[in-house]
Amino acid sequence: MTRHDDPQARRGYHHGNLREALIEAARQLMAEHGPEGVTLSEAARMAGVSPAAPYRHFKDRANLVAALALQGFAAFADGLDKAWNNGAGGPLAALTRIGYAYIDFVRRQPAFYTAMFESGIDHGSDPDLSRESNRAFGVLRDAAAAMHAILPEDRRAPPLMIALHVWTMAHGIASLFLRGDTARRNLPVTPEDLLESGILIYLDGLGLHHQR
Amino acid sequence: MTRHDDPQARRGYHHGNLREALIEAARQLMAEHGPEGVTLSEAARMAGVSPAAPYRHFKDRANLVAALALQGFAAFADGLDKAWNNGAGGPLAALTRIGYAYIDFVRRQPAFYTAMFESGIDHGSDPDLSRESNRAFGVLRDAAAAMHAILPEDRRAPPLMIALHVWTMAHGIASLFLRGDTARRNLPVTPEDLLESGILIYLDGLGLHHQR
DNA sequence: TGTACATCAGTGAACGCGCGTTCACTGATGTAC
DNA sequence: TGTACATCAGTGAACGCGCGTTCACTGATGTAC
Repeated sequence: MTRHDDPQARRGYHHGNLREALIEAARQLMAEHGPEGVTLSEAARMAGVSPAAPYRHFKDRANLVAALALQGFAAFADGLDKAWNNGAGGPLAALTRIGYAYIDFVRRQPAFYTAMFESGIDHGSDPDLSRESNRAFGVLRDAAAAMHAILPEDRRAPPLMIALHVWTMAHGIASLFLRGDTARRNLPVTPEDLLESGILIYLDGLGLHHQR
Repeated sequence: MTRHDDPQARRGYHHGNLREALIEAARQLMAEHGPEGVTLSEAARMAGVSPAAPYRHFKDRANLVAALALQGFAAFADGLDKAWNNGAGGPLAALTRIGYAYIDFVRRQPAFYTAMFESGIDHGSDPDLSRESNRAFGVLRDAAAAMHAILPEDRRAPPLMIALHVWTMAHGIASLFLRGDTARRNLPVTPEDLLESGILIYLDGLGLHHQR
C-alpha cells in the first residue's frame, strides 16, 4: 500500500495524486447525488485538500466533470472492445457480447454514464472526448461490418446503419431501465433479454437465419 | 388578452395565475440552463413575484420540477395518442406515426424531456406522474397489440415486448441524437429515417411483409 | 556529495453571490348575513 | 345593496449556507552546478 492509497494517512504538503483523487471523488459524488452534487469544494474535501487546491488541476467545475466523462468514455470503449474480442465466435455472438457489455457498463458505472450522457458536457469541442467516444462507437461499427458481411445481399443495410440501430436499442434500454428511478419500472424481462431479443428480431429482418 | 397574459403589466397584489406562470418559467430555465438552472428564486423573478411567493404553490424546488415533468408526460401522452389516432390507416402506419410523434416531442420540447427523463425526479412515488407516464406507454402498447394481431402466428412476439422494443429504439434515438451537445454528432440520416428504417427491419424480423 | 535555486503543488483566509427557506405582515377577494 | 369578516395569495426583509474563485503565501521536490 503506497502512501497515496489511504486518504486517512495524509502525506505532507503534497498530495502526489490529487488529480486522480479528485476525479474519483467526482465519480462518487455523481453516483450518490447526481450532476448537481458534483462540486469542486466537496471533491477537495473528500481528497483531504483545501478548496483552492483543485484549481492546480482543473480550470473549473465543468472541467472536472469533463475529465470524469473522458475517463468514462475510455473505460466504455475498452469494455466494448474487450467484449468484441476481434469478432471471436462469429458476428452474432460478438455483437451480442457487445450488447451485454453496454448494459453491464451502465449498470456498474452509473456515475460514468451520467457524466457521459446526462451532464450536458460539450462533446464537440473536446478532442479527447470525441476521440474516445468515437472509439467506442467504432467497436460497434466493426461488429456491424462483420455482421453485414454474412447477410444475404438482397436485404443488406449499410453497416453504419446497422451499427446505429443496435446502438440505439442498447442506449434506449440503458437509459430507460437502468437509470435511477426509471430503473424501478418493473420489466417483465431483464434488460439483457430485452436487448438480445430485440437484436435477434432485427437481424432476422435483415435476413439472418438462426435458431430461435 | 386578459390581464394575466402580459408579465409586464403586473396586476395588483395577486398574480392570479402564478402556479402556471412558475411552471412556464421553469420550462424556459430548463431549456436554457438545464436542470441545475431551474431555481425557485429565478422562476419567481421571471413571474414578477417575490422569492417567497412560490411556496404558496410548491413545497420546494423538487416539487416544481416534478410539476414540470408531470405537464411534460401529459403533453407527451396526448401527442402519442393523437398520432396513434385509434390505429387509423392500419397498424404499420399508426406505429410509424407514433415514432414520429416521439421524435417530434423531444425535438420541440427538450425542456419537458429533460424534466421527465434527466432530472432525477422520483417516478415511483408520485401517482400523478406514474399515471401519465403509463398513459403514454399505454398508447405504444395499443399500437403494438394491433401490430401483433396482423403478424403471422409462428413468429409472433408478445405485444408488450414489441412495445418495449419500439419504445427502446425511439427513446435511444431521441436520447442520442436530439439532445443538446450529442445532437451535434452528425448522422448520415435524419432521426426520423433512422427510427423508421429500424422499425421496418424489426417488423420484417417478426414476419411483416411490406414494400421496401 | 552538498548547496542554491527554480518550480510547482499545496495552504488558508477571504470575497461575493445566489439560493432555499422562514417569518410576521398586508392587501385583495369573495362570501355570509 | 352594503358591511363584516374569513381566507388566502402575495410582500419584503432576513437568515444561514455552500459554492466558485482569487490571493499572497509556503512547504516540498528535483535539478544544475
